[in-house]
Parts: sequence; C-alpha cells; structure tokens
Amino acid sequence: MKTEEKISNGVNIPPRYDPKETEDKWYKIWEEKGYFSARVNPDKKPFSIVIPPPNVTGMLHMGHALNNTIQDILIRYMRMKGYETLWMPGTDHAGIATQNVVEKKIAKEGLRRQDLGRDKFLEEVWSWRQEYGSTIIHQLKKLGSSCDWERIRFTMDEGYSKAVLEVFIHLYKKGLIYRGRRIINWCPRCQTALSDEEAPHKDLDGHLYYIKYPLKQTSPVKKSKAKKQKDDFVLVATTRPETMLGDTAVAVNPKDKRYKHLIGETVILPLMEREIKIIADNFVDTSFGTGAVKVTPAHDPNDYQMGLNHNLEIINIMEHDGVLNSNAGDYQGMDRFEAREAIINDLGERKLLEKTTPHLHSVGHCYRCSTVIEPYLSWQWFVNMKPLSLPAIEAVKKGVIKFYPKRWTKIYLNWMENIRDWCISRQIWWGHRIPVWYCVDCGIKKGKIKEVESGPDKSKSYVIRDPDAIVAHEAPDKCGTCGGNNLIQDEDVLDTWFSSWLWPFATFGWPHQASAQSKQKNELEYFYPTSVLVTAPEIIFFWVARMIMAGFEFRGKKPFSDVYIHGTVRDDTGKKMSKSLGNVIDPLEIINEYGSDALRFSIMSLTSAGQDVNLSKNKFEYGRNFANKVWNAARFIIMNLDSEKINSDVCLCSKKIDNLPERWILSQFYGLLEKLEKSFKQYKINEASKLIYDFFWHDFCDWYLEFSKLTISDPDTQIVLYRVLEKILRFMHPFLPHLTEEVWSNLPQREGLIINAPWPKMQKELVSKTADKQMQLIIDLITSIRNIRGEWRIPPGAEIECIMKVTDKNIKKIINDNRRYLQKLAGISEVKILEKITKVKSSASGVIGKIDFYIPLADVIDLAKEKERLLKQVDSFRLQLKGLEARLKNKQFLKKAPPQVVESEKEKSKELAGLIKRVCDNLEALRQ
RNA sequence: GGGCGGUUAGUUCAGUUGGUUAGAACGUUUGAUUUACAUUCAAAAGGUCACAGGUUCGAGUCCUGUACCGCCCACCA
Repeated sequence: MKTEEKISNGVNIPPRYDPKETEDKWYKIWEEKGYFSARVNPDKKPFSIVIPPPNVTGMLHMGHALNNTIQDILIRYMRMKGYETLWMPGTDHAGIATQNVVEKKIAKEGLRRQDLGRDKFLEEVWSWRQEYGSTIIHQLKKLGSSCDWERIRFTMDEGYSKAVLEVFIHLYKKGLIYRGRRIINWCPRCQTALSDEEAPHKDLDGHLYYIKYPLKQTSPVKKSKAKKQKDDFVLVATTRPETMLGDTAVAVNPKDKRYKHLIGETVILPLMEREIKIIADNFVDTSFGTGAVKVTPAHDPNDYQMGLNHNLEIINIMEHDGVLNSNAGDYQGMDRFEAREAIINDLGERKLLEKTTPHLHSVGHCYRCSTVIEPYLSWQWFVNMKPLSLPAIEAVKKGVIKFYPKRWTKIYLNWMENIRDWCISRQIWWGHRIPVWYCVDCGIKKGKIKEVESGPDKSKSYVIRDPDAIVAHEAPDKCGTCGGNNLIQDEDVLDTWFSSWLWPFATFGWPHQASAQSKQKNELEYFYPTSVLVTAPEIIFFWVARMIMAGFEFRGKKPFSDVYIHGTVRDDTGKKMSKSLGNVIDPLEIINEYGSDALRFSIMSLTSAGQDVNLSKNKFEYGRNFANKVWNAARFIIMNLDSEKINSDVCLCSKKIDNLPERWILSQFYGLLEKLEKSFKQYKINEASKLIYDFFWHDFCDWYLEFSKLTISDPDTQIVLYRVLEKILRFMHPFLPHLTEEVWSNLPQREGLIINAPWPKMQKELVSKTADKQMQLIIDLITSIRNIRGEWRIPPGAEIECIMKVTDKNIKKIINDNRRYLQKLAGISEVKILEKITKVKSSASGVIGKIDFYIPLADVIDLAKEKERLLKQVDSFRLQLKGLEARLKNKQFLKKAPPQVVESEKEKSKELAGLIKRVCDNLEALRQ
C-alpha cells in the first residue's frame, strides 16, 4: 500500500531492491546482445585478460569470487573507457583432480580404472565432463562475469592439444626435454610423479630414530687404533627407518675425526643382514644426528647422488602404492608406515635401537590428496628450465612485466633464478599423452625394454628404461631404425601445467597454419600480449612464472604486461577457507541471500590490494545495504524528475549554475573522477569502491539530496540531480553491474545500456575549491547546531532560533544565500545575522570559522552544563595551540621546515587563539 | 636456515611522496519514523598507531633491533 501511494511521476519503483528480479534478467540480455564479445577493431585499443582457468571439477568458492570480480571490474571499466575488451574464459582439465573424481565415481560401482582400461576410462571422464564440466561456468555467470563466452576454451580441446604437442616437440628438438632416471616426488595414493611445486612441504612432528649398525669384525689392528671407543657399531639417525631396508652404504664426513678410522669398514645392515660399506662424502653434515648417515640411493635424492658418486647399488624396496616389495625381506607386503613401526619394534627387540627423539621436520605432501610424498626413483620426462628462465628473468627485472604489489617481484625472481628441471610426466590417464613412441623390437634388442606379464589376466606390458624415442605429432607407422611396426606409445601424460602455461596464446588457436592469414592469427596479433593477469599468490610458480617463460619461448613476447596478485580469502579468524576445515562461505549462498552485486561490492571493498581478506557472512550486509541505498536514492530522484526540465544537452560547464549545493556536488563529483582514475591505475580497486561509496552515500545522499529537496523543481537542481545520478551510476557499474543496469533502465532519458555507456569525461572547470570551501562552512554550521540540539535534547520538532555574529561581508552573503538550508537541515526557525551582539542570554553558543552563533535556549539550558561544554572545547583548542606555539618557538623548525608549512602553522595558531578568545567570551557571558 | 606480510578504536580494516586534531565500517550509547531508503537518518563515546632505539624542525609513515601472529621457500639424514 505504501508503494502504491508513493507512485509519482508515473513510475512505480519498489522501495526495496530485489536482486533476484534483476540479476539473471540483465545477464541474459547482455549475453544475448553480444556485449561481451570482442573482435579485432583497429579503431580501438585492445584490453585483454585471460581468465585463470578454473579446474573443470571446480565449484565456485570465495577465492574465485574475488579473483573474477576483480577481472570483471577491470574489464567493464575498460570497456566503458572505450577499449576493445576481451575476457577470455575457459576451464582446465586438471589431470589428477579430475581423474580422482571420476575414479571415485566408478569406485561406487566397485570398479577401478584398470578394470575399464585406458580408452573406456577416458570415455568415462569425457562424459563426466560433458555432464558436470560447466558447473563452474554457470557459477561464474551468476557472478556477472562478462567473459566472451563464445570463445570458451578447454585445455583438452583439440586445437589446444595441438599446441601442447607442438610445444613438447619444439622443446624436445631443442634438447630441453629429456627422459631421465631421477628421484622424484611420488604420491603413493595418486600413484604418479609430481613436480616439486606439487609437493609442498609441511612441518610434521616426527621422530629421529638412532639405529645401531653393527660393525663387521675386522683386523684387530684397526680396532686398537680407536681410543677407548667401543667400535662395535656405527650409530645412524634417520626419520624414515623403513628405508634402511634399501641401504647400500653408511656415509660419514671425511673430516669427521670420530669416524675417520672407520672409513672403508663394513657394517652389517640390521634386519637385512647385508654387508654394506662405510663411505666418506663431504655431503654429510657432522653436526646433524650422529654424523653418520645411512645411504638409501633409491629413496632419497641426496642418497641417490651419493650412490652415483660412489657407484653404490640401488635397491628399490617399494611398489607404486607405497607397499614394500620383495626387496624388503620379511617386510614385503607391508605399507610403508606399517613397516616403519614393525622395523622399530624389531630393532628394539634386537637392542639395535639406541634411542628415539622427537623431531620436527618438513615433509612433502601431495597437493591434490595431502598424502605424504615418497621420494622415489623412476624414469620420468623433464624440461631443462634454465635456458627458458633467462628472458623471463630479464623481462621482470627491466619492468617489461610488472607485479602488483611490487613485493612479488622478488619472490618471483628468487624462484626463477634457482629454477630446477621440471618433471612433466604423470602416471595417470587423463591428460595430454606424451607424443613419444618406442620401437619394442629395437628396445628389447638393446635391453631398454622388457616385456612383462602383469595383472590377473597376465596381460602383456612393458618396462621401459631409456630406449630411443620417436617424437612426433602423430603415431608413426614404423620404426625408422628397424622398419618394424611394433611401436608403443609412452604411457604417461603431461603435467596439467604443461598445458596451462600456454594459456595466453593457445587460447587464440596457436599454432596457426603458416599459410593463411587466419582470423585467429589476427586476433592473436591484436590481443596478445594480454593486458593484465589477475591471480592468487599460490600459483605464481605453477603458472605465472611458466607462462612468462612460454610467452618468450614460443611467441617471442611477454604474455601480459601486469600481474596483479590479490590476497587469499580467509574466514573471520584468519584461517584459510577450506572444505576440510568447514569454514567456507559459499558465494552462491551469498548471491542467493544478498545478491551478486552485494557480494561483489562487499568483497572488493574489504580487500585492500594484495592483502588477505577475512570474511564472515554478515560482512556482505555492507554491499547489500549500499545496493539498496543506490536503489532508493535513484528511486527518489526518478520520482521527482520533470523530464522537460532535464531535457537539455547543455554542457554543465557552460551553463551557469549559481546555487551553492549544485556547484558543490558537481565539484565533488569531478574530484571523485580524478581520484578514481588514480586508484584504478594502481589496481587499488578497494580504494575506488570506497571512494564511490563515500561520495554517493555521504556527499550525494546525506547532504546533496537533502539540500536538493528545497529546490527540487528548479531546473538547475533537476539537471544536476539527473546528471550526477546517471554519471555516478556509470562509476558504479563495474562494481554493481546488475543493479546499475536496472536503475539505468528506469532513467527517463538514456541511451542504450549502461554496460556500454562511456565512462564520464573530466570537466575541470566544474571542480571548484570555492564551492567546496563555502559548502564546508554550511555543513559545519549545520553539524554544529545539530550537535547542540543533541546535547540539549531538543526534540526535532521544536524549532529554534539562531543568532549569528558575522562581520565578513562574503561570509554574510554565503549565509544569507543559503539560510534556507540552515533552517531546514538544522531545524531552525529563523537565522538572524548581526554584526554586533551585545549579549545573548541563556543560550548555547558555538564558533565556526569566523562565525559566532548563539541558540537561545531559555527553557532547557543548564548554565553549568553549558559552561562545562564550552570549557571542554576551550581545553581542546588550548591543547592544540600549545603544540603549535611550541613548534613556532623552535628555531630549528623555523629554520628548516618549508616556509609554507611555517606559514600555515602561524595562521593556524592565530586562528586558534581567536577561537579560544571567542569561546572564552561566551563563557564569560554565561557567568553574568 | 632464508625471505615476505601483518601488529592502528571493543571488532574488521584504511591511512598517498614524513607536515602536526590518525579515518571508515560493524558494534556500543542517545535521539528520530506519514512524505527515497530502519538494508534509514542525526549525534556521541571510543586510539600513549605491538615494543625499544635511531634519523628528522617534525614519525602511524623512513632506518635498526625485539616480540607475537600468519605465509612462502630450502637436498632439516
């Protein structure tokens, strides 16, 4: 009913903004009308962003919400600024993650992927992706993301896969990709190799086990050499006792006096009863543990290196799943951790476990499933990264690519300068299969391939060492050496990041046919390098650094100019949001409850550039309330507009507007425009959102709209209300796209949709310091009078009188011109301006600038209380003055401080002294 | 072991190239409701800017160190 009554101007706008009514509606219109699509346009400058492709298994979380809101704001902002904007969307096939999901799914039917076989299993994955793969895309749309969806890419698309193969072959031919036998990070659960980046180290409370390795009794000569020491055994310390089963030496530092005499001696490896040598190696740190280290070449990278150096036997004791194999003697068939306990037990029983101490150490974990990584010796494919890193280092050092905030530069460079070879082969099925074939016949002949039977069905498979590789785009027909056609393809697939690092150009269809000047080729030329990459700190090494290397290697150009690294989304106690902690806030729930715009606005305002953000659900009220405020202010204006009066294209700067509030709000608006530009340039988007919020809520609504109510039908007020509203809506559009589009559609005069409206242009002539200053005086007066009303509990209905003492003619004019505003907003019945005031009895008083004002309050005033109030004021003034005077007495200050600072200090102190005197006079008057 | 970030009002956070009365939001207190909005309006209270030194006429801001919290990196058997 309330709504019905308020219909005015023929418009009916509900008093409460309902996002549900508008968000999907406008998104559909934008998408259908093609506002998100970008094409080569030589008349415009390009602005492009490639989305960090979410995992195809992904569900929208707050991190995505933050990441994509930032990108959408930048895209919408630049679109309005007249750039040809492209936001390239897509998803990542996420090898291990996706395979895990599908494996879990078929496990419900009691199946393992091996039961299906490779081809069948991949079919399952593809059909899973068909069904669920666009979930995250729908969710991104709910957020309002203005991606060019016609271009959506997937890292397993046919074209994209070609790029991956091309790159593999290119690097192989260049000698940068090789197959090698190395200790890599092995996840026994996912049963694949991982790169160093995929095995983050976490501190774990473990133990250091001190184990006695008995010395084999040798010649008595040597034994006597040892002082009093009982050389019955060598004590070694280890955190992973189960690996001792694969020990093939004990190492000591050659300089270590404790052990010098034992070098070359033999010890008996407990439990296995194997004779192993004591070797000397500089690697051994004399200060750690006992100074003697067990050497397990197959299960520790350092030990492996020592094994190579000393030509030690390499004994692998473990299967792919972390279960000990036949090399583990009695422990065969036990899981690695089960074996650890058994071994400790057995050693204890044999009195070979000297002691166990608690030991905090850092252990690698699988970044997909958190299983403890096993350093594992195997044949894998690697990329030699060093040569690729050089241009990538230089580009960042020279500022060709800039990080925001700057501090990430150092972190990037540190990693890049210490870059290590990248293990790119994965023992999974979902991914880009390595384009390498081997000739079985040649391989067997050379002893590089062994045929084995495995599985219950005794099917044939091959153990491949390092036979000659045939690297090709397509499966070759026959072996180039023997002409045979018994060829097998490498079983492994490539690391998912081996495809992601090509994202900025592979999404444009690279590599293109050399022949034609294809459309895609033009697009790549036009949109690449992209403008900015917006991402989270976790993937600087995984992705950002590698994209930079790939950009230079394959395109000869940087992939992007700026890298904006935003913070991590945390819960209100500062913990990272994660499903396992159960502290996630679901963005979709927030969208449902508060609206997508509220989510966007809140998260952006709360996140200062590059800083982590702590969220709790109630914080989204901030954006919801703001959206509602915008809605209602617009509602008020629209209902009061007279379309004839606003029907004017006149430039506001040429139109003479005299009224102070109008001049002031225009001045504020264009001041805001300038500040916004600055904030955007530095990616300080939260600053921009706060500027808009403050201007709109406080300057525009709290002050200007209230002022405007007095002159609402004046043509000047009408024009200013309308123009400022429609322009501020444009500022808001990147943050609140749906709401602003809806409000825009309610404006009586508008062109097209706001998504395409040009960003307002600066009009310097409208920025007026005079207007700002004059208005500030009026605002201060009103605030001061309101304060008195509050202090004296004067009911809002009660009108009071205000007597002002003003001598300055200009100020008198300002007050006179604007007295109606004072009366209305401070609730004053009459403003009397006098040049001299002899005495105002029983009144509250105040001093604002050059004005003394008095409010007679005979009925309510408590003189003692008023005295106290004034005294408090004087005290605060005096305190300030004291500081100022001290400074002005300081000769150093007068000598060294810039003259304008000294000058302004002098002025201030004069002003303060004046104020103090006037308040004191008022106090004196109270006494009489 | 190395590096980075943080420490400002009860809470969550801003704070430009150092400039003198350190801001906001939420919460609290007081008052307001027929006339855009209670998802509102007006007003108030609330801070020795983690600590200790230093540079400077002047430090929340720059430098050094300390403490606590968080993060990243490292071949810590």
